[in-house]
Amino acid sequence: MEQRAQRARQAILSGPSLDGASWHAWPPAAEEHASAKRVAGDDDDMALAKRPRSDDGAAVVAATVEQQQQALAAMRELHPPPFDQHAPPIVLDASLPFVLEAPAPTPRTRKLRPEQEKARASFVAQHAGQTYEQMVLEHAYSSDRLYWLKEAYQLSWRTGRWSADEEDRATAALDKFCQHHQLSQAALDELIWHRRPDQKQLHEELWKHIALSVGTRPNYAVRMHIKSMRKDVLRGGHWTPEDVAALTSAVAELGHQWEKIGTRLGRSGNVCKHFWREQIQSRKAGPAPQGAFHPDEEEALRRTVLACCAEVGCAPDGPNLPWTLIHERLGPSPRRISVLSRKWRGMLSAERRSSDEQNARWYAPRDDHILLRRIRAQRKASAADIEFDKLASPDWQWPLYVIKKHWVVMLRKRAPPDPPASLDELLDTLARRVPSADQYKMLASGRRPGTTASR
DNA sequence: CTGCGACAGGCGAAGTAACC
DNA sequence: GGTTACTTCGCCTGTCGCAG
Repeated sequence: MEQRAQRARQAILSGPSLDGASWHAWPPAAEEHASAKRVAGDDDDMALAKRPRSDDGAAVVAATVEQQQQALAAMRELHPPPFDQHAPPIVLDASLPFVLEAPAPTPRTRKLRPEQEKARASFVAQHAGQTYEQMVLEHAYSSDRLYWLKEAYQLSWRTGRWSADEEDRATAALDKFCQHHQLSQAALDELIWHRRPDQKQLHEELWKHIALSVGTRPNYAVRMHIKSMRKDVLRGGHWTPEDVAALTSAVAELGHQWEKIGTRLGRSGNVCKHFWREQIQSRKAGPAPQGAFHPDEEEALRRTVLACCAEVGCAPDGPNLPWTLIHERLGPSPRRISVLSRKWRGMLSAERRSSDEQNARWYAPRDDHILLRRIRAQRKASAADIEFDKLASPDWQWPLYVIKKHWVVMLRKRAPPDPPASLDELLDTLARRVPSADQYKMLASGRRPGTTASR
């Protein structure tokens, strides 16, 4: 059971792009679905026995099964069976639905009030025995509830930027939903932004349908993304003085109702809020210094970050630093919060590199070869598949942009005009063309000769 | 003079927490 | 369930200093 759960989580994390052929067979035939359910149930008698069960549990289960069958029938109508009936089984559904093991206690990162703790425990208990799909994909739980489930059942899903594949599936699902319900784009916007009371069910069905079609993100994340996608179509880009004036007057009139302000300005609420905070509010105290950080400024930043972190009890090299507080404490004309945050990460990174016997600067002969070896170790079919964010490690920690930049430079300088078809051949060619250390002159600054970067 | 590395700035997407 | 606040990160561009 645990292996199946692991496989399922892996499938969620790696996403359908790793197994595109089988993915497109979604949804499964009802028989497979039902049989998977039965198997999951058989496997998990022990887990089921541990679960709290109400007196009329059997009736509830029967009603739930009936509801699920109805939902499945509706879903099958929306997603007709795949054209190729001989397609390989779906990775996700070969493992799902599964009944999760009893939750392992994990350290909580935040304290809840007693009534919140009670609500959390009850919410988590209600979901015992449910499938990953039911917990993550079908319901639009808001972030706090989703966090409770994630913590209690060790759930995981894809985060970060949406891949083109995910975007395509979301768009296709939206189109399909509109076709199925004969909705125009305007009607769809109406449903998304200003649904009528009688559209509640349709509204839920919409997000469920898209989340199941995307498959790799929680219903809630899907909802947020689709909304931002459709809203940002309105307008983005450069802020003119007129835009800034309009924003200022809108904030004066509406306060921090960013959704309304965004609607008025034709931009997303998030963008208006961010621009306001970064560009206008943070500069009330005066013009921010431009250009490189002065050593005194770096020292002041270091002192302030350490003091504020000690005050609120967080690690200065950890996540979620109190930047608003740091920004406030830094004095009359600080730089913008995003600049300070990025500068601090850069300082930490440079510090780690210099203390770990790693070059403070990229040393082409050695670091180029290390980069090539690490890319090769990923065993990708093409350069487009390289996962640059997974190349760094504690003993070779370069910022992502540095790694990407050196890859691009290497390609430009060393790749043949007609690059070979396979990534392996390209890597071979590059490795032959990157000179050895002896052929290079030592870089003038920042390098420590004789370090042992075997990686 | 040119190429390159480093890094700040601009803009925006996304995740998490908290609140209503 | 919906919104806001806060934080982090990605991508692109421009600028500056240094070495060849």
